[in-house]
Amino acid sequence: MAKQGKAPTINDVARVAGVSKKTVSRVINRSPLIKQDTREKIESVIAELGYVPNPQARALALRRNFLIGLLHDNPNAQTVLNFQEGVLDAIRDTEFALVVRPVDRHSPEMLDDIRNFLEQQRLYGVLLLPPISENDELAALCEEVGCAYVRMGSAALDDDHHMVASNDREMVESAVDYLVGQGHTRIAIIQGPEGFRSAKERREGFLGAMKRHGLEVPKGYMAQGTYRFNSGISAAEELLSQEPRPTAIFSSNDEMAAGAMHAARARAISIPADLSIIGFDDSPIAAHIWPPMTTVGWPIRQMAKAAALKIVDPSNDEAEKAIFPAQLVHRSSVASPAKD
Amino acid sequence: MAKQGKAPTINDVARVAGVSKKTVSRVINRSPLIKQDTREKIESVIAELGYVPNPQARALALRRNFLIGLLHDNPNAQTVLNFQEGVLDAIRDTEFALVVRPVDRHSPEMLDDIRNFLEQQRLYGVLLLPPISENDELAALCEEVGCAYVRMGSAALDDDHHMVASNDREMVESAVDYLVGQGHTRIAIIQGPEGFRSAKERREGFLGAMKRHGLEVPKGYMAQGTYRFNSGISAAEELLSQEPRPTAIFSSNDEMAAGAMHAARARAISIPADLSIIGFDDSPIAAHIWPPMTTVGWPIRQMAKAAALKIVDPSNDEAEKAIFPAQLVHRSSVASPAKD
DNA sequence: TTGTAAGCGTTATCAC
DNA sequence: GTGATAACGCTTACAA
Repeated sequence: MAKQGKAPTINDVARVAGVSKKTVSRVINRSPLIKQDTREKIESVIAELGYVPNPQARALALRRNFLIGLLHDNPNAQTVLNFQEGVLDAIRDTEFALVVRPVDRHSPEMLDDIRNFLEQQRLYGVLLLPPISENDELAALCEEVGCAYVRMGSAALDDDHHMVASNDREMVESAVDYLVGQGHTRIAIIQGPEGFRSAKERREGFLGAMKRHGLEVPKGYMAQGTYRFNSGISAAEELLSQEPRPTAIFSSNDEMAAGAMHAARARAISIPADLSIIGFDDSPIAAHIWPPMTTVGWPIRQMAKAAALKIVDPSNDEAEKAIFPAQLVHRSSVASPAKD
Repeated sequence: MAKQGKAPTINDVARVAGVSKKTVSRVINRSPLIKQDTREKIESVIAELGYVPNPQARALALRRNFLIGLLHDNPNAQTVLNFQEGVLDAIRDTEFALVVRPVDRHSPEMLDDIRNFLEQQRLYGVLLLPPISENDELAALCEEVGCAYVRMGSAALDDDHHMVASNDREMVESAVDYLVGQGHTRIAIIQGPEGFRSAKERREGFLGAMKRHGLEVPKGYMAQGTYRFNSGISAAEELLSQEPRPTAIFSSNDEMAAGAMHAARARAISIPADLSIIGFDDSPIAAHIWPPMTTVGWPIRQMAKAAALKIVDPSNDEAEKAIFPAQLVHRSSVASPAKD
C-alpha cells in the first residue's frame, strides 16, 4: 500500500509481474481465459503495489463511466434523500459513484437535456424517480442511448429488470378498510396531482375500497392537491366545508395531510376526535407533527438499493426483488367518529 | 445539431475547419493567443457540428474529472437536499456534474476513505458540509491531494476562497433580544451536539445575549440534544421539569424544537401562551408544524451556489460572497409570557 | 499564432 | 492463454 509519489498504473503491475498489460487487464476484468497461476501472481502484485485502476482511463476506453445517475423531479425532498441513501447502500465500497440530476418535467426540452446528459456523461446507468419514471418516452430514450435504467413507481411500469414498485393501491385499500373498521362512513380523499401514476393508484385504491364497502363518495369529498403542504390546506378547507362534513380524510401524501391538519385546527376541528386523517409516505413530518400521523409507509431505501443493484450487480439476490410491500403505520390521527 | 450516428470529435471539428486539433483545443479552453478570425471560424464549425468535448477524454488528459463532490455527514436531511439544489443552481448548463458522498465521521477510516475517493475519482473539487467541514485535517487532506474545496459553516473557518458561512452567533443574539423584548426572562436553551461548531456558535450567541441583558441561565436551563427530533423531546422534558419553569426555549435547530413542542403538548403546556419557542434552520417542519414556528432562517441554497461557484467559476460575482446573513422568521410560536 | 508528436491509462483486435 | 499494437478523445510540451 506504498502510495508514495504517483499512483501505480497498469504498466507498473505488468512490469513487476513480468506480463503484458493486457494480461493484467484481463485479471482486472475477470476474464475466464487466464491461467490460475498467472492470475494469482498478478493479483499478488496488484495487492503489493496497491494498484487501483484509473476510472477515467477506463471510462475513455470503455466509452462508459462508472457513474450511476439519479434523475428526479420529485416534489418531496425526503423521498429523494431516502432514495439517495438507498443507492449509496448499494454502491458503497464499489468503484461506482452517484451523480444526482434534478430535471424539470414541465420543460419542453427535458428529453433533449436528458439525452445530452446521458450521452456526454456516458453514465453506466440511471435511476428514474417518480413522476418522470412514469414517462415511457424517457425509458425508450435510455434504451436508445444504451444507458441501463431502472424505474421506481407505484405500480408495475416495466419488466422486473427495469423497475421497482410498491403496492400503493392495495395499501390504500387497507387504509380505507381500517377507517371503515373504526366506524367511518363519510370518508373524503385529497388526491395527488394529475399525471402522477402514484396519485392514480392511490385514488383507485380509495375508490375501489369505498365501493367494496358500499360507501358513496360524493363529488365534494374528492379534493385535488399538488402533493405540497399548502395544497393540503386548501383541499382540506374545501372538504371541511361540505355538508355533512366528512369524519375522515385519506390524503395521497403526508405533506398534504399535514396541511389538512392545519386547516382543521384553524376551524377548531380536533384530530382525531372530530376528524381522522391518514397520510401516505411515512415521511418525517408524519411522526413529528401533532398528533403523530397514521400513514402508509413504503420502504424507499430498500427499493432504491434494489434498483441500484439491478444496474451495478444484477446477480445479487437483493437485485431480484421488484415489488416492495408498503405498510400501514399506526399512530394517533385516527379514532372512531363521534356519535352524531 | 445533426447528431446522426456518432458524436463528432475534436478531429472532425479540426478537419472541417481546416486547422489542427490543438487549435480547436485552444478555442475550447479559451486560450488568449488565438487570432480572432480562427476562433470565430472554429466556433461556427463547433456550432454547426454540434460538437461537445468528451468529458472522459478531458478527464484522462487533464488528470482531473469534471465532477464536484458533496461530502456530508449531516443529520438534517433537508439541509443536505437544499444544499444539493444550490450546487445544481451553480453547475446547471455546465459540463460539471454533482457527485454525492455521505461519510461517517465516527469511523476511524473516514480520512483514508475520503483520500481514496478523491484520488481515484480525481474530483475537480469538493464541498464540505457541517459538521465534517469543521475538520481541519480534512481540509488539509484536500489541499494535499490537490482537490479544491469549500467549507460551509456557522462561522469563518477558513479564508474567503475556501468557505461560506452564516452569522449564527449574531442571529441567536437577536433571537434572544426578541424574546427579552417580549418580556421573557426565564429563557432556556436546547443545545446541539458536542463537536458541532454550529452548536457552539449558537450556544455562545445565546449565553452572550443573556449576559448582556443581565439575565441568569441556571444549569437546569441548558439541555443537551443531538439535533434530532427525539432528543428535542427529552431535552424539553428536562427543561420543563425545572422550577420555576422557563417561559421560553431557544432550540439549536428546528427538529429539536419540534420535539420540544411535542413534549410541551404532552404536559398540556400550550404554545405560545404558556411557552414560547424559537428554532433554527427554517426547515419545512418549522412551517408545517402547529403552531407555525418562529425560527432563524439561513440561506442554504444561496450559500451552496456560492460555494460551488468558488470552485467552478471563481471569477463570478456570486462566488465572492463568503458571509451570508441569517434572518429571524416570525411565525406563531412566540408570545409574551403569562403574568405570574 | 499555429502545428506536430507524444502522452494520459485503459481496453479491443488480432495475431501467435 | 498471452502479447504487440492500435484505438479512445483530449492536452501538454516543444517546434515552427
